[in-house]
Amino acid sequence: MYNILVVEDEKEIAAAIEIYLKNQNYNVFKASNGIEALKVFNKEDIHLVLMDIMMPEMDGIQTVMKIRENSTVPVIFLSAKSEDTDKILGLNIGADDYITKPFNPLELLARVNSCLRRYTSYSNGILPQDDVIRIGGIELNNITKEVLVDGVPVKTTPLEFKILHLLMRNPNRVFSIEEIYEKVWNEPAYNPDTVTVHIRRIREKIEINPKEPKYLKVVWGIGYKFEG
Amino acid sequence: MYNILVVEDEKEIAAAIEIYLKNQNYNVFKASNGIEALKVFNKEDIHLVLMDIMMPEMDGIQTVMKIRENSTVPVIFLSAKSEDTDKILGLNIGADDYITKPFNPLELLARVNSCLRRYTSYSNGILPQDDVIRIGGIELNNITKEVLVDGVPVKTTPLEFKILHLLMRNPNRVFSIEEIYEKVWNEPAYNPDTVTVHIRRIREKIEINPKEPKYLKVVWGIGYKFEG
DNA sequence: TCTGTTCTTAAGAAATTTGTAATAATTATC
DNA sequence: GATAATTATTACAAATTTCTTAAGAACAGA
Repeated sequence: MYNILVVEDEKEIAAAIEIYLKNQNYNVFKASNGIEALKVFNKEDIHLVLMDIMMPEMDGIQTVMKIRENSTVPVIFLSAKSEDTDKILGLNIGADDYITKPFNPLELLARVNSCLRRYTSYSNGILPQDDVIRIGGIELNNITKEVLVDGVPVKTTPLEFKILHLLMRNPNRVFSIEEIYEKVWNEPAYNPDTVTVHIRRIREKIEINPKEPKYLKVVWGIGYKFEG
Repeated sequence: MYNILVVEDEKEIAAAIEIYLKNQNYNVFKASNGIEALKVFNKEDIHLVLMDIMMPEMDGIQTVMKIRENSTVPVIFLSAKSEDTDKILGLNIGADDYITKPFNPLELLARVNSCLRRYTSYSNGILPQDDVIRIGGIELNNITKEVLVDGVPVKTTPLEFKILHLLMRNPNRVFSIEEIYEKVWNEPAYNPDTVTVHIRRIREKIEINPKEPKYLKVVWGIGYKFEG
């Protein structure tokens, strides 16, 4: 059972899409703007996003760029504009397909099916983008969920892996404790200690001398970063 | 450097496409009909196929069906017909995208790039030969459905075999319990216990010491993998 | 239908991970 | 140097995930 997030501000269209998708046994989540979409996306395990381009506040392309910061979920754009430039813009930020309104519901379904098929078949469901990150002596493999320190495998817990992945995907960027909490736990931060403790545990595993970390550094009063 | 096969009977269009693709540093192979296309495809290591639908003799859809018999190479259809039914037909036999003529060359390139981006993990889009897989002391024969452990045949049930096959085809890749369920049973997962129990039974058959598995390892909180 | 095999379900045990809270150490500011 | 704020460390309790076992349901072949 696949979860599809429909981001569309026009209620009627959203409702229509929902009906078609539910008929095909897809789970549907709805959002009427970009901010809402990000919230749902971070909370649920979404397999595909249907995204309207024209929306109030944060538009579809901005929203997809946000999503792309830490996900390679397939995205299909919906738009009333049919100019080629828009299409290209959409595809180059990592959209997987593009449908112009008004659209034939059967075509919509066919494209959704086609898109999901690509991502679930055995051989090609893997996206190369950030599957393997190597910075300094640390290598993180998102497929095998392995972390190598100078070539030596190190066991990490799921949360440790997620935190390390977040930081290594954005080397040198400083994340506040709250930011880490929100991105990794997908819920509002309330106890900074939790993150601190996990950071310490990660350091113990990847740093030669955890007291003087070479990679996972603190930026006083601001947060943590992975230096690379 | 990617190899793209352009199958198009109209010489002018083929030539135009060739120019665009070569500009982007793609290798281009051309074929003007389905039979020719299959010959080139079998000979060269093709990474993507641009296929015209309307062609003399064997049409584009038939050709792709032939290709699909032993390859999952990405295919983008080109067509003068813009009726929705054709689009759907194209997508459902395993095409990855669909462009109607006349098309904007930039859009064509954007779609080619988008399509290739996801296929780079297996360079030629062809499923790795998986008739016989040998990893460590375990040999799995997909034709005779036999499993050898250090040369000694071991009886496995159909489901056990499928699970083992999935994991061994993707050594070191971690599959979540749900993923295993969906891929092996071909239906949405609902009871993780089932998978767990099968994993245990497989371990009993292939591991020297099932309590400390050498091959079929758990990645805590994430899933299982076949280590090799 | 009978029989033997395979598969699913369930429940408790075991193992591992995660959160908490108390205390120590460090850094910045005055 | 004293003080306040921030981060580090530690140990243990709680929560979560996986393992194991066994019973019976479903299935296939004779």
